[in-house]
Amino acid sequence: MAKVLTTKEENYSQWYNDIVNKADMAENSSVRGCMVIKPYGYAIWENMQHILDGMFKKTGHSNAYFPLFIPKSFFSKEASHVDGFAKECAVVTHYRLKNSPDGKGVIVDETAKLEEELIVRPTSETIIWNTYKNWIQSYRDLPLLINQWANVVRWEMRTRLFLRTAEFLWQEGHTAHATKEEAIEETQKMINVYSDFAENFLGIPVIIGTKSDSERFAGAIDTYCIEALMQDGKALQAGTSHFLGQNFAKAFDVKFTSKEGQLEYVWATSWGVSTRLIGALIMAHSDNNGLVLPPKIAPIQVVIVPIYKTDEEQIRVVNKGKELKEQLEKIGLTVKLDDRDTHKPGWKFAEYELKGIPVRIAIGPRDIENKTIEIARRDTLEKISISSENISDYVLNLLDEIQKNIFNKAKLFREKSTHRIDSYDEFKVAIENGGFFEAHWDGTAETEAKIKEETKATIRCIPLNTSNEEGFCMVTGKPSKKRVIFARAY
RNA sequence: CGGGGUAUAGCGCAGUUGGCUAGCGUAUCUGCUUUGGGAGCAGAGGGUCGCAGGUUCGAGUCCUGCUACCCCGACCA
Repeated sequence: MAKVLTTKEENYSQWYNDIVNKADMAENSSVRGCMVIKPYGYAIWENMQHILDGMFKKTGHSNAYFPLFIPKSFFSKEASHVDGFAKECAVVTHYRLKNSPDGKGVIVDETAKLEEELIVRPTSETIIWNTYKNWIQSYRDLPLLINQWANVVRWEMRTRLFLRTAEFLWQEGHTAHATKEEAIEETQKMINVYSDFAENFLGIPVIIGTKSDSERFAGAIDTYCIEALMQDGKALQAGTSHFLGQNFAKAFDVKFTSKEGQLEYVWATSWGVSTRLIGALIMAHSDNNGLVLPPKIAPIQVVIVPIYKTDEEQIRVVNKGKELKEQLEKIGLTVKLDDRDTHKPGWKFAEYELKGIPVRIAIGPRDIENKTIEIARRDTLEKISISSENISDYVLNLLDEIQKNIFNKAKLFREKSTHRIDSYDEFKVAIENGGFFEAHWDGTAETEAKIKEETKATIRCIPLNTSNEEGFCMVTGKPSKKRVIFARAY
């Protein structure tokens, strides 16, 4: 087979770029830092949206839409929030263009300056809480459980397709609650939804935890996150859920009258996942033959490739393919029959491997003679010939097995790459090979900064579901209540 | 914003001390043969050589300025 991909071993970043490109998911646009998501990549995003949206609805949330532009003054209302985003905001200053005097194109009309500049949203807390002020008066208005699917802009210095782009797509949930307990419960509920989604649909094992002070979302009291490990040993934050306390309620003066008749500030949460998950999906599972998609997220689950020589064979084989497609669609699968005569079977095999389609079925004249089909699975690249009778159940089981296998493989990799470590000297050496490191930390920002400075590793999270094993900070020797996860991160 | 690099066909690249009609691979189109792992042969189309100046009989090649992109740092979901 002709080599079209850089291998992971040769150059991991190039391998990633090659997959995005060859699987036809996205490309760089002529706008600096902004990508074009191509149909196949967008179809993956649509599947993610569909599944997540169902999960949000099931947990009582409704969708709404808030403006792309946010008045500059809104941003200064919550101090730490400004600090967090000020350095990466796109700002709209004018609202009109005019013809250039030299006749060459258009220029900004300086007379059309905005009274107040507008910020292209890097996230929507401010505009949303400004709006919630009008929506919330009484405890009867709570909880308010809203989600929006939107694009946001963060003016990044260096960008990579899906992982970090100036504009990206995401969903952001923004909820308002009467009590602190209820808001914390919501924050945790949503990080669990994300974890469920990542593990059971994307097949990516994640660690749920909270962020340290320095990694926390600008304006949050607590940031919960799910952290995943990529195949190069680097960590990737796959989703976050924030307990915002009353910070935004106070900044935007959102109060409600409680059952007891008291005027109180509202408690808030926000949570989001982005198109970055597509990057996670690629880096968690794919191999040197291309993308590997878990069946539950794959835009096409089964592809059928007819093989023939003569016109007569073509008709017979394609008809058989159509029959098979209908049969599989009847049990709810998404199936593509590639009956294009413009490409050869070998070309198609390679193509669908690059695109990560979980199951490929080939039917040729020999199969029709023998009443068989050839079935190949993408995760293991195994190919077997089976009877064409009753294949629905076989395919259904196979997809299920592939889904599980992809997850298990990723989980095994993570287990192999997770190390308990107590010596900072050993840590400095071991971090070079990547992976998660469970280590004791004294809880101070200074120690965290020192580690980051010296090793480029950061605290990915303080995991929730682990035992509170006491110990001593690997750097300072001061007491520590539990181990935290260190890694180099995307 | 610092340091380095690149800019020639859709994509990837070559182009010598300045030289005549700017080339190769791949992709595209046509035809024939092919089709169970990215087919072969024959032919065809496709270029303001990043932009603007300059030197020269002559510039893809030399000089000056600009712009864009890539890599490495600081910053980040």
